Amino acid sequence: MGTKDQTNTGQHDRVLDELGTRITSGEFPPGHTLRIEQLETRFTASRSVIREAIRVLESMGLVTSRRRVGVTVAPRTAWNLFDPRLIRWRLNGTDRPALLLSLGQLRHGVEPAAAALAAHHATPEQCGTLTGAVMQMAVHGRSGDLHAYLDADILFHRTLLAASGNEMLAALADVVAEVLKGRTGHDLMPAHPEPAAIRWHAEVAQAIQARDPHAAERAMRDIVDEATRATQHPPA
Amino acid sequence: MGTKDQTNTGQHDRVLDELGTRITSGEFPPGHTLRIEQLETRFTASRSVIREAIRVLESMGLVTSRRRVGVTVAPRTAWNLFDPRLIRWRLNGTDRPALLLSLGQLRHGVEPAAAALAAHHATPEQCGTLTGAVMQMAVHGRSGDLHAYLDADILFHRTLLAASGNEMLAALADVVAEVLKGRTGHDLMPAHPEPAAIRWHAEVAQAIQARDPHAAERAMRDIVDEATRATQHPPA
DNA sequence: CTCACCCTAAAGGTATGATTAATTGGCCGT
DNA sequence: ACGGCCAATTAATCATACCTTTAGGGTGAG
Repeated sequence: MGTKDQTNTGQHDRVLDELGTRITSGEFPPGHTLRIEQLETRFTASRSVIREAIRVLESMGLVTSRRRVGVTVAPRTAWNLFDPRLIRWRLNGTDRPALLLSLGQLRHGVEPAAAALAAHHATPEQCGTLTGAVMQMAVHGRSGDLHAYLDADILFHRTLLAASGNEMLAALADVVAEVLKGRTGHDLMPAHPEPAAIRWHAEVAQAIQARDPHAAERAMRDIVDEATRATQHPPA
Repeated sequence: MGTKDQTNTGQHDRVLDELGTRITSGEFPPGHTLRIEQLETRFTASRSVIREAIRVLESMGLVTSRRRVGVTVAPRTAWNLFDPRLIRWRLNGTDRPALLLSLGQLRHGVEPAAAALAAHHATPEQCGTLTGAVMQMAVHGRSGDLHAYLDADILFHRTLLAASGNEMLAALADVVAEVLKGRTGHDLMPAHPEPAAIRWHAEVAQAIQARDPHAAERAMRDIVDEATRATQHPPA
């Protein structure tokens, strides 16, 4: 004891965030080994707290813990890159551009497939949400309100992934949302969004309502490809 | 040695596996709350062990822990479905068919895209590994050694995903491997694998070596579609 | 009768002592 | 002189005692 905590609840989360950030940023490179006693003093926390954080990092594949050796930072190939916490740490770090490219290519594969499935499984409510989101995008795209545009864009993609009826695809909604947010937040968007993008969104919504999987898939592919292209070649 | 060592020396992993299985199987349904003291006696383990397991489950989104109330099982929408451990638990549970369908649809989107990227980025070593894996599949497919066939199949897909040059796609290798293992381990494979599957694998390897993204993508799509179809209509 | 405040105990969170396993280095046998 | 085996050391792992928070009921004033 002795040290007064400035944060009442969340010793564990504090240490976990700190460690995760240090590791993903490269301050603790793969192969480097840490001793838990050293971490106790570094973060002024007890072994329980450190150990629980280490256990979580281990479950993410970030580190491996071996007796008599210490906690070793694992090679990047062992990392569980789909963990939302890990994605957040990396989006705040230096390899943000590379990560956005990787996520764009992932979307290229996933979202058209989800659109095709949604053409089969979407409920009337979901169709309504999709068309509503497109209208919001059109309105705020013309007025230049990028924040409202972003919200509608996120709603559109989240609804579409949920409408696929596939829980794994639906689970990717948070990842896609992070990508969209990252694009707007780092000035990778023009002052007025590409009119073609809005048109493609409308095409997807229409195709899904018309139960046309092929058209939905193709239009969605156009959306994602344009988005990835725009991310790689910023307008500014 | 087919499956990864699950019997690692450690109380922690045992408790984690037990709890994860119970939760995913529905024995502890969402909304149900557990007390740590109760779990201590149930698993004859100490508080630290239980707590560390709980912390890992919490990081997977399976449970939330609140003071004075206990550990509450989270709704399924909060679960981090891409965690390999969670996938393994669910593949051993009752909703295995539905999960295999979801994963098949995911592969349908992801693996063809990875094949197309691999046609651009694959190194000569990776091309060699791919063709080698195909040869192993042909040999063991004819001899009926399903275990060796499985290893070669996993190696093929893992190498292809790595060759895409995209870390997110490469990270899905464990997921795909779990699907393939699950298929063989639960007698969803015929005694001799589909000859067409082996031919398509060979086509993918050839197309990648020839730097033909479109052909690679199409052949890979054939592979995944056949695999999903086969898992939905078991031969037995 | 209702509401607000406080007070208690129940349960998770934290800190530290005890245990076990694995690496290192020295010693003995060949 | 070289290689394998044993023990001493070290750091993770396990166990337990203590602290902090908060749900939920009880009490008193309005």
